[in-house]
Amino acid sequence: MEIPKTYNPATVEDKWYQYWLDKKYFKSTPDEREPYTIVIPPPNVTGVLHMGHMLNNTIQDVLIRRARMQGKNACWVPGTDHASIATEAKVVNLLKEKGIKKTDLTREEFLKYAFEWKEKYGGIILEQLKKLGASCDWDRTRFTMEDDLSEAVIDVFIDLYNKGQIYRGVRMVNWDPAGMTAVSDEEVIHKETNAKLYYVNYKLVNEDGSSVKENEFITIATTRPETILGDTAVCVHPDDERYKHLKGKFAVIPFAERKVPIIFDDYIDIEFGTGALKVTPAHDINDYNLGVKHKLEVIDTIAANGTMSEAAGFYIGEDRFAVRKKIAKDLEEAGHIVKVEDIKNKVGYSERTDAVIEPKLSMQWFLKMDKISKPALDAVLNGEVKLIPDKFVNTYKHWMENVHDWCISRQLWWGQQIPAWYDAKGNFVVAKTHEEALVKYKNSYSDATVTSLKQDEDVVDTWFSSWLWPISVFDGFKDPENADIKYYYPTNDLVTAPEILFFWVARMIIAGYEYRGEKPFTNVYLTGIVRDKLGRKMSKSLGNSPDPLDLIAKNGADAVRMGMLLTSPAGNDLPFDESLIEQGRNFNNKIWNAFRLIKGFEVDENKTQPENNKLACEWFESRFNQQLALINDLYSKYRMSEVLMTTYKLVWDDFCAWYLEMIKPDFIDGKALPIDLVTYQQTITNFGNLLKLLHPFMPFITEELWHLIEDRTESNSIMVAKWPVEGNVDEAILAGFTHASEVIQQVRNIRNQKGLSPKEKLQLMTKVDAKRNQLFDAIIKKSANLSVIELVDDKPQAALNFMIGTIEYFVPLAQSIDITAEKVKYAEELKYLNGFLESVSKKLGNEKFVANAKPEVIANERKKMEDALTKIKMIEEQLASLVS
RNA sequence: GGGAGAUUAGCUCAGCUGGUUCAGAGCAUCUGCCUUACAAGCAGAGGGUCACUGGUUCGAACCCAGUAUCUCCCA
Repeated sequence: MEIPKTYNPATVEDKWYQYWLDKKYFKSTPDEREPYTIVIPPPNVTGVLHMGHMLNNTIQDVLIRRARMQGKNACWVPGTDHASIATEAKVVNLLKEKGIKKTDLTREEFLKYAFEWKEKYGGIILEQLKKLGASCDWDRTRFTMEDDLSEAVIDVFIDLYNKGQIYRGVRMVNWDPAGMTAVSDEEVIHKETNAKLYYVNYKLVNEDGSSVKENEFITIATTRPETILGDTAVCVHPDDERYKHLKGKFAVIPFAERKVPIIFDDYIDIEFGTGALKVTPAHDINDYNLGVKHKLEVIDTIAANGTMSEAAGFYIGEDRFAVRKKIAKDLEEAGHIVKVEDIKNKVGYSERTDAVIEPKLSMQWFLKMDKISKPALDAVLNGEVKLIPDKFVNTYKHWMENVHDWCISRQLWWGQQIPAWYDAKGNFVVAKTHEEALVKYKNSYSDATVTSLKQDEDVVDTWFSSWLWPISVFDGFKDPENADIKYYYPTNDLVTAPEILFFWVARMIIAGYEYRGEKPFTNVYLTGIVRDKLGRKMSKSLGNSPDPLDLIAKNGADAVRMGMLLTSPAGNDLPFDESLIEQGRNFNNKIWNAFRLIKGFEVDENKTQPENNKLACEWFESRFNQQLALINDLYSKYRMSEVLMTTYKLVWDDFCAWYLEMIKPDFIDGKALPIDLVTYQQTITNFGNLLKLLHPFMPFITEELWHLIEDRTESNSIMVAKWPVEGNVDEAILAGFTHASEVIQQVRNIRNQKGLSPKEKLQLMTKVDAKRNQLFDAIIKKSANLSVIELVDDKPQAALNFMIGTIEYFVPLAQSIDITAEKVKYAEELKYLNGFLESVSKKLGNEKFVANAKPEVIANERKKMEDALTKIKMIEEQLASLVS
């Protein structure tokens, strides 16, 4: 049967994936072997595969497949998280299309819709991972909102609350007055807008309210005059000479006639406006922080729907933007306005309603981070948990040393509802169920009249469930002593993006030490971000990301995997280009054709192995072992793209370009001669070993060829084959080959320059007394197509020459020698060598160098000098002979 | 504003504790080839003031200082 010239991935990939599933090769259960475990960074359950996932999961699959081949009990746990904000937004939009408003639903009704939606569309991404070849143990698939995992989240909340680590506090949130909900920072779009900067005079008074001086004012600048009624201080820079005399003085808020202190803080930008800032802690995050620092009063003057609140005292019930115009006019009339400037500033808009975001204070739940994060900081600093690349250790340290308390509540329904229960007065207890809450409540407040409590409306942050992931996927909370958690935990490697080093990784380490007394993983491999050619992050909204499944359909998963990993060292962004995948596809084809060649060999079992085939086999064995050692070392350093490149070159250059060419039988009368059995079998073995090295990167084609190259039993899969063992490296053979390949290249170069056909046999001569390695002469003859390698006493007349090291070679080619050109060439070489000699001599003549440099460095310089002298002598002779 | 990192060939990156014949790889480029596995290929070649300016050193892509540009994180 004719084997097609190109490899067609489409026909093989699904077949082998199903085969692996059927054979349960992905499955892991605890046994006596060493475990190797990875938990997947759970993608958003409603998400679809994007290029970042491809990169991330390919790396995980490479690691897990290699570990499996190394005989470890490899376990890759898949799953998804519930992504509360993203998913809730999607569900809300979907309901809107059906004409249903979230506010019309009860929590239970809403969650029912959400779960229906999750059942229908959720987990698509896991199916997509299968197309990529991901060898996850699918029986272990988990979801952060399934019952057991949710229970763990609630238990941890209660536990931390009881330990005094969780508290309620006020925090500034991005409030969407149109949507009547808080939104995350990611959902706020900042736009540059035209605004007015109002300069407003506030009267200055002493503490007792008496005037400082007749009509003395301080002028503040603001873009939001409607918030004046909520001002509780005026702030200036401590170094600002204009205001130094105001220490201990007060300003009076117009209309409200409230007396507020003048405070001093170097937060202030002296250059902006008048250098005096009105401070409104309720309506600006920076002002809020100033307020906390200086213990200022907080007056919330804007209601949830964006109108002025009772607390404002004026304009009550009117919209904030209408009030802005109104108050400006009123201030003007009252003589408070000094001037009005046009400026540009950035204003946040809600992604969902396009309303201007109102910073708003609200009650939130927090986790104290100072103490609980300490072991996680130490673990990374002392190397117990390694970050790869280690440049992230600094960033991690900086963050962990300046860690803020974690706001864990979200004003959403999709997620684990906070287990806090309130009475009508706002007293609360934290408990798992309503019954428990009532018991606790009665103990705490001894109020027997209360018979029902209301549970907190909010849910916890999604990260508050995913930080437990490495423990909860093994049911380490439900059953802390179960066989899985004891066997698989701590896991080995975590592969994720640097963007979530703090959101997720640091917190998992924290949870690991808090709940298992142990790290959750040993190595954290931080991938880069996949960008487009213009350097932009690939995203759905930009539409600049190719659909990974299209890429797979077009080029095959192996080619895509290889393309992703080719130029992607840890921590470096990956500027993605489809040509990378093309390279992967070409490589697949190269391997496929190597297989075609080998498969086409006719074997003669009676033929004895020729010497040069034996040598070729010996050389390849050494070369393979040498590169295998390098590959293993690169793996240990997580230098994945270098592993791939090393393997790529081993296959393409060493195996295909050199080894196969060495052993490829000659053609006589249009027919290929048969190959001897020993070489054939060794070639099959070599090919199989290369397939093994390739398998983690290219699982499909390697499995296909594993079965095509040899007859194998049905259960003999490369997926579970043993990773090759490092063997002997014969340095002499490697050196002999290096020399030979250089000779061959030079001869080919001469052919190219002189326009000689590769079919035309040439003679090669070298001096009889040259101390050259002759081991590969037969191979040189074959690969350079020589009639003879002749040893001569003197250099031949009219020959082209070249040097490998200090050994001279000649190719007699009287008719095509251009004497003038040769002379120029030699003169140039001589010039360089003399210069080189001079610099080496100077070095060796330098007493300080001889005194300070290491002996081997000096010896090497001496060798360089000697070699240069030898070469100069040879070239001079050559030049002399040209004259004649 | 604070912090971290980067800058080496057209592109993407290696270059370990400063010292191996004037810095390596892959891709791209150029030249010649449809040579009986592969034109998704073969053979060969060209291409770099290691961002800039100083300093340390016998010796600097590598160490130090400054400058410029870029990226990321936090506020």
